[in-house]
Amino acid sequence: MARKISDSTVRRLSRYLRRLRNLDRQEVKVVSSRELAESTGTTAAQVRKDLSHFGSFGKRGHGYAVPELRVRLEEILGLTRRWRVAVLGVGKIGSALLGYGFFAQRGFDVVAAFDSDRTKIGWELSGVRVQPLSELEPTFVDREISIAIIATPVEAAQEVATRAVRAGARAILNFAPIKLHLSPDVAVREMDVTLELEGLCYMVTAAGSAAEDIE
Amino acid sequence: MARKISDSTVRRLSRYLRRLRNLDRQEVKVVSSRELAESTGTTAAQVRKDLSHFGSFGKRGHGYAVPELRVRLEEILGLTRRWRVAVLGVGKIGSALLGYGFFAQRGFDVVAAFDSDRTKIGWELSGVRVQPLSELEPTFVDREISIAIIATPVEAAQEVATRAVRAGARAILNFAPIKLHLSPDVAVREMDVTLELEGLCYMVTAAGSAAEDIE
DNA sequence: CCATGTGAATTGCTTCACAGCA
DNA sequence: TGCTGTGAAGCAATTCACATGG
Repeated sequence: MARKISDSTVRRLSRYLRRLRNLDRQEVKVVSSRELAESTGTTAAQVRKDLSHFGSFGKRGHGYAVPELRVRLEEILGLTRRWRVAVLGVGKIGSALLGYGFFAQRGFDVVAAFDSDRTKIGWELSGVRVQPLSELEPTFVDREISIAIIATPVEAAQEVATRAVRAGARAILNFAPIKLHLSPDVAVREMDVTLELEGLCYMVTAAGSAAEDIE
Repeated sequence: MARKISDSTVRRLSRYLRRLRNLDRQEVKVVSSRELAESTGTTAAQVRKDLSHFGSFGKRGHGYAVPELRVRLEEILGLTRRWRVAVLGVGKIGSALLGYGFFAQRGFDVVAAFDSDRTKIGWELSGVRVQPLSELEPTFVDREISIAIIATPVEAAQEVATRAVRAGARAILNFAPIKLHLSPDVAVREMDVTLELEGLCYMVTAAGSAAEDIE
């Protein structure tokens, strides 16, 4: 299991899990690689290959047992424990995230929120008190926070990320539109709505000009 | 230029553009592939290869002229026009998006918002009036909306997406945790915070067990 | 008989290394 | 000389096709 698993494989595993949780709730007992592929946007061979990196969980001629595969994927992804998360920056995105009740269901406990704006400090959003950024380091240590969600303006993002990592964060989810420079052993994922919208524009535009080529 | 450009290339182009806009604002005139790579998280060779798919924009021995390259990338990505966008679902995420002032700066005009909740209808958020879902089709046609942002609960996502496409949407940005089934000529991108967090958990967990292997 | 699991074949992406040009 | 542009090489990911076993 020491083999390097690619980012795209991990993304697919997470999608399989999302689907398996639904099937499990509907009490579906068995699923085939073909069905799982169909409902996650990939191919049956890809599903089997992805899973085969971690063992063989299916029954030949039959399919995969939904609850078992679900648990195995949760183990693989590291979701059999709870994770403590802090939100850095309580603007539009930050407060939307604090109000998003699904995190707790999925094993993520938002246990702290920070902002530099004095008027916001002391607010309580969804049971989390907004603290000043000066309290970042002791709070990360005390509450053993391992994931920081960066939702600050872009100017502040690099600094708060660096501080979060120094205070013990092992992973960063970055909503600010900037490439963060951090030690390579810190896991980073970027979420940028504008970037995704631009990707859509390219696809629509390119599809249009490809059509012209045919005429 | 008819060659198929991969999704990861398009993502990188968008990151280059993000950086170029910053450099341009700071009145930096020239940038090398190495500098662009450094500030977007890739390699110099990758930058040059990506750009070479569309022409040759640099001066050998010198670098790329920032304003020119910026404009070329905007043309390539289809950002020299404005795009009309609708937000479907005005919950936490939907209203955060409506309040996000950067869209207009980047060429995206949010011209409509819809919700099924009667108490929300008629609200005005950032100058956009919330309409009932029954008005989706005529509004998409009238206002020539080409991009729909799905921010509904997961149960409603497939239906509103299908309706948006039938009413003329060419692209979908999907915040609901579900794979949408739509005609293959519709561009779709998914944004799922939980999926990204799970990816981070895998990376942190896998890094930990890899370290054990070495001991 | 049916769907998994998996080497082999293929496709596609990234990196290399250097020719070409300001 | 310095950095771009680009074929060729190398590597990684996906798809194929079939042996395997419930």
